[in-house]
Amino acid sequence: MKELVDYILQFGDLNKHQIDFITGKATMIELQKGAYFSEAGKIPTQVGFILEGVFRFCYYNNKGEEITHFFLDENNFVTDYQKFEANAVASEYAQAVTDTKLLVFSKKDWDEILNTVIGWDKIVAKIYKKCLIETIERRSPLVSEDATTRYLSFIEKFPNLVNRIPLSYVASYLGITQQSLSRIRKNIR
Amino acid sequence: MKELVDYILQFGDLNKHQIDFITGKATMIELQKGAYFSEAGKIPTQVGFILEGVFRFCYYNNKGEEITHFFLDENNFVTDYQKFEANAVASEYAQAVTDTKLLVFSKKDWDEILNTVIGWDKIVAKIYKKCLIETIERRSPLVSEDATTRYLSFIEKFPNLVNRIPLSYVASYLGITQQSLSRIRKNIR
DNA sequence: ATCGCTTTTTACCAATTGGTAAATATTTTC
DNA sequence: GAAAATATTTACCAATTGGTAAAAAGCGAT
Repeated sequence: MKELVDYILQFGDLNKHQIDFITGKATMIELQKGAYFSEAGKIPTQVGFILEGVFRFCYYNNKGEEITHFFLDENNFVTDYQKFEANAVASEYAQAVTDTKLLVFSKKDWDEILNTVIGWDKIVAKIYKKCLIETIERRSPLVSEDATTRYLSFIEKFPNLVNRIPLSYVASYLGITQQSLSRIRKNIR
Repeated sequence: MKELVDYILQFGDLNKHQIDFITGKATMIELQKGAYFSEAGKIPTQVGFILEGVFRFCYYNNKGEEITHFFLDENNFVTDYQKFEANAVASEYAQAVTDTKLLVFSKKDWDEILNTVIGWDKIVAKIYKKCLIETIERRSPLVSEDATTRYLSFIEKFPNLVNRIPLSYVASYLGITQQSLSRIRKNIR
């Protein structure tokens, strides 16, 4: 629980009562590698805070290829927040890439926190904004660089991820085939 | 002014007094093609609402190449809002790609609106969030598609932009050279 | 240890994209 | 309108990346 509290308090102040109220709503769950936290076509019913493990968001392009949109690791919220907030169907899958442990909030509890804890909406908005900006900053350089540069900046940005996730996911994140990525790895060493 | 008011009211309700207060702070300015609205290394001092014309945000990568990050056209706010909000130096240039006409708010006036008009902060947050999400949705497909597909989806998403902006900007937006884009255009017709 | 399954590597060749340079078209300026 | 500046197209060849297929390596279950 400490991880969650520390994370939240980076974005705003809350008193002990408020913190207890929030953490009282959280449930610890575990998901096995490959399991989906939320799925495209379904309305996300939970927000999760990652304690252990890695998730990826992925979708399918018009050729039917599976594209990894981004990765999330420890101390991040995992959800399509826009869709969760609006009770709308998600367009992407959130899949556990490793065995994972997380704290989850149901939509009902989350709304109750929003209606109870003054300032919670602002904290959530800040967190969400930060996540969006990070996504842009991580994805944008991928457009204008060659594949080797993209891979190098990937392992720079996610040094603790590269050994935990399949090469094929990294390749689809970088927009190349896994064969190309394998070749790039070989050339680097 | 009507364009600005219509745009704002999409995101929340305001009464006539509030609207007058906000529009009273706006100044109309014109920028010539090529002029910068804000520059990397400088603290953005204004927010602008585009009435006419197109802007692009661009930066330089580590090879010194100029990369067009995204385009903005009519009825959008032009600013690095995160940096504007925080009085921090911008990391990108906001450049007029055509002659442009816009309504601008100074930082001082903008803060005054925030402190005066109840609900303005929420409207701004919504607008900003929408812009961030749009940026992600437009940029993400650029990573995993080939150059022709990227160009086709660009002209689909920005049908009214393609004839107004130089090919070289589009090329750097798509992450290819202008020669490649020229060749792609030729193959398409 | 062995089998079956998945992941990663390698190889071959085709297709795409980049680099450089020059030719053509278009726009600006006087 | 002519000259200058800028933007776009074309061409050539090199480098990168993709497609397909097969081999090798890693992993889990029995």
